[in-house]
Amino acid sequence: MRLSTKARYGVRAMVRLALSQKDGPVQLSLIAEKEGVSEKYLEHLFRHLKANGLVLSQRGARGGYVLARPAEKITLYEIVKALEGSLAPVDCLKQADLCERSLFCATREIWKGLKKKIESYLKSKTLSELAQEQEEKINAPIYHI
Amino acid sequence: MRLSTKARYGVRAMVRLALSQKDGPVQLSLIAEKEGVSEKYLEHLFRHLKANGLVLSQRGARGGYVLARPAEKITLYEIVKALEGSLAPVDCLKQADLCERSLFCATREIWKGLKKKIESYLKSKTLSELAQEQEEKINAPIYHI
DNA sequence: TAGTTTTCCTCTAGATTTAGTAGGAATTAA
DNA sequence: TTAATTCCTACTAAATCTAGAGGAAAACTA
Ligand code: FES
Ligand code: FES
Repeated sequence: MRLSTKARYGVRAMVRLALSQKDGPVQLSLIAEKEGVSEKYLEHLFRHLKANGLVLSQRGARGGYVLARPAEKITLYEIVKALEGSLAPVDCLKQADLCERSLFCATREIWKGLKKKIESYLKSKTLSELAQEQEEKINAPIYHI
Repeated sequence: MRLSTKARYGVRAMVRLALSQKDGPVQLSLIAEKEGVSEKYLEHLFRHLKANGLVLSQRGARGGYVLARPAEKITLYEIVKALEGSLAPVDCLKQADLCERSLFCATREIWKGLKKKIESYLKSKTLSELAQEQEEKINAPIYHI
């Protein structure tokens, strides 16, 4: 039940992008430095993000990435799905023939319900909410001594 | 975000056990045959199930497994957790130092919320509910021609 | 007691997925 | 033209998953 680091880093990168894009396109090198991830790895993530219509890119000098939509219109669900592929706990949800006797399998209904819960939670969270919370954390951190 | 086959088969095996244990301990060979899983693989699963106090075992001839508690008192959460280890979407929930700057990471709160959603859903489903639904599926199947 | 059944334990191994890295081509701004 | 930056393809090392082999230990049966 674990998310890949793609999703983990990808969401963080999107938050960073939301916070940084006021002055035009953001370079991966900047995000890489701020998040402590290699630029090469970010390239992979942003390929998926772009392919799923979440970011726009500008090549060449002074290029970079910007959000394809306002952050309020981007949900966590879209980001995670773009990076993770699918949120189904079991493959037989999409492809029923992966389990023989799937028509008579009661557990399949459970996994279907679980998938719905996960999706509805992630759909309820927008990137702008997350970006705002992140900003508050930076400005008013709680120090644990 | 996928469950391992351990969890998938394990839950099915527990349902089968709940349905079959009226006449005493159930042998793995029976479950293996009914569920189309190798007996050797089931041994692994039941080791975890037993270690987590979900089943009791009886060795030797006419031995087998029974539920450690009535099926109404066993939740899906317990079964999945026994087999999967943890339901946390990211490791830094348990071990904060896996991510540097985790104190200032807004996404961590999101994953914490997601974990809660997953757990509360699985806690709301008992093995007896599932076993009953499975029985109904067998008795009144819908045939897709 | 001897024989059979069944769980229990350790070890091994192939397959798959994950998490990156390398190297360079294409594009754009200055 | 030069420098910056995304884009593309391929590759690889490591981790994890999914088992399977072989036999020890326990308990029932006769
Ligand atoms: S149909 Fe896939 S687990 Fe039952
Ligand atoms: S603290 Fe682990 S993802 Fe942010």
